[in-house]
Amino acid sequence: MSSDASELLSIGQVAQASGLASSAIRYYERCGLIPSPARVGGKRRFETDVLFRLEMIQIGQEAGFSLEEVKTLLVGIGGGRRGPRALTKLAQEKLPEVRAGLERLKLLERVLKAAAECECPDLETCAQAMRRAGLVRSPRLGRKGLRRPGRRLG
Amino acid sequence: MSSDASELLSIGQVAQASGLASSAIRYYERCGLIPSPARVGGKRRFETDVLFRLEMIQIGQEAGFSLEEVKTLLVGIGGGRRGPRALTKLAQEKLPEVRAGLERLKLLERVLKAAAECECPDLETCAQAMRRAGLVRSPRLGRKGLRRPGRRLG
DNA sequence: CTAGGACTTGAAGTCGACTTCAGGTCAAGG
DNA sequence: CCTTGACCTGAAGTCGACTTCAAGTCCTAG
Repeated sequence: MSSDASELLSIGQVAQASGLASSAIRYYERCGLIPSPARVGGKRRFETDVLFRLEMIQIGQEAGFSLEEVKTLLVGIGGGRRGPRALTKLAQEKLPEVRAGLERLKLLERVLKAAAECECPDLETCAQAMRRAGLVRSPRLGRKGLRRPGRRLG
Repeated sequence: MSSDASELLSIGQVAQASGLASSAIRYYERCGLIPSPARVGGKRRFETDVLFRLEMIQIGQEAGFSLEEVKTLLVGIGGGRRGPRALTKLAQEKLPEVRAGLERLKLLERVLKAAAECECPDLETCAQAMRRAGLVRSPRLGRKGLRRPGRRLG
């Protein structure tokens, strides 16, 4: 009565519009990244705002966040009734991480530029040049470096 | 005779210096990301330049490249005898990808900043605001979007 | 000689992010 | 009515990047 069914999207339409596979959308639902939509005759009917959410998921993911991280980012968006302040806070918490990612990529860009222009006869010379340029750290053989134990990327 | 053994590193030392687990280093060797080092009494003895290589692997990986991609980048470095020109070319080919990654992250940064300052009462309003700001694309429901089929980010 | 620690190998296990599969449901069209 | 196509569910499979395990080797110290 209140809202028109023509505003609601099938999973196929959402898949088409977002560029994701339907299986991925169902998976995101299971993981709680998008709210479980209403069913009509057993089939999902999505409100259009799910597309915005999916776009956020894709951006966050391509930027190197895990789905779990993206999820913590998204709980702020329309997740609770507590208004946009929750998102505000989370976004502020995430910004440093994003900026760290940016720094890593900028470093890689500089390294690649250096490599692209490099005239070094061998690897060791090249490494030394990059160390002099501050692009890579010098190896410290004697010290116990900060080991990140559960290092999972990928 | 020619080179001093004190210049060569055990896998433990390499692990320590690089911050990687020995198992990861062996894995990289199996995958061809680092050359298979000489063995002394069955044990690996690495030349110090492997550290530079490992650093490159870590940078590339944290920047979002798969090991396979990092590998294509690294074949240029000290891989062949053909001098640094191979690397030059590869680095130049990779730069656009890195820059695309940078753009994505910058987009995420802008989205997060917008979200952090957002006063929107609900998700749809927020989505509209971001669309107006050009931060996210408008959904095109009727068109067949460019579907990337084998989308694996991991 | 024996024990210890660092290392070796190959095989198997894990984790995230999905995809694929098998078997069933629903609504529309002929 | 029956078929077709889009959709449903739960379970299992896959892929990359490792880690963990089991069983064995090498070198040094006591």
